[in-house]
Amino acid sequence: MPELPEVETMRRTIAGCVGTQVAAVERCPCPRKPILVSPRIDHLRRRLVGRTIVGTGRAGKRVVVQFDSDDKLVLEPRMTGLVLVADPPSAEHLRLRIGLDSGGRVVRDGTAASQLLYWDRRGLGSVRLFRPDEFAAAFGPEKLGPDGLDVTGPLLREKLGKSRRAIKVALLDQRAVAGIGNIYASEILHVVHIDPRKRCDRISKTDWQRIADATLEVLHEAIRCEGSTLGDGTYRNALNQEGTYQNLHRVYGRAGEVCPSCSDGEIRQVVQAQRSTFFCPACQRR
DNA sequence: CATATGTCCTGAGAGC
DNA sequence: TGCTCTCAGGACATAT
Repeated sequence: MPELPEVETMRRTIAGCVGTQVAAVERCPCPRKPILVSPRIDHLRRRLVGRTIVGTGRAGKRVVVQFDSDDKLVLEPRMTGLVLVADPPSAEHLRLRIGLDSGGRVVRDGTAASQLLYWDRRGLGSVRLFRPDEFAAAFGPEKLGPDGLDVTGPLLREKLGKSRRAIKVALLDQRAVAGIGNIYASEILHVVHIDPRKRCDRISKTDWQRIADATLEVLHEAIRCEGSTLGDGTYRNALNQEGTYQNLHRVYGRAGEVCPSCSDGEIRQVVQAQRSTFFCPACQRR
């Protein structure tokens, strides 16, 4: 479940790859159904080998690696994918390896960036290379809303103010805001004491502002903690280390516990749009 | 048009 | 113990 904070953490951890050159690109022998890699591996290799990484970025919940050819490699972890520079959690689910030539330079933590790996247990993710026009078409403002770290009250109100959907469901809409996923949607709404089932078109102007403020606050704090590693331990940063924001979760995964805010209610778990939502019925109001 | 639902995939954990 | 079943929620396709 890498969401914005987890993907941003991955991005920051691979920043040391900037300046390195691609020496090899190989699909890893994985006995399972192969993940989506495009273009096909020989074409991908032809377009990447010898190219220099000139930057890293993020498109919502995707890691973007920029090359001197102006091509962009988009790594999309979806549920269980990881972008790594260190050894992966298991060899079994390694999907793609990009060998890097760092020219003897030393990067973050004294680790030479010698490889960029894509690992994915469930294999719902993908690795795709885009030319600039293709990238713009796939991830432009038509497809992806403003980034979660750039959200403002007026922007949220403009995008969602007339929607009849429940606010928690709407916050997961990547065309409205890019990067918020199931964990942080519940967390954000608990901060502002708004019921996740409240309809967007019944949310006041000042509450949109409060939601925007809470979004920034929660996302920045989660990035500071390098994301949330849940009980299954799947999410790791690019050095294969756990995040710590799960320890600060107010409601997510805490059904039955006392509300950390009002100490008056018990955290409830409900299902909205086929996904679990966690909230405090006592202090989050419709 | 807006919104809702089904689909992909694997492994952990529940329940018998 | 060992099996079967359900669930986890990313994005997108299809349905309403």
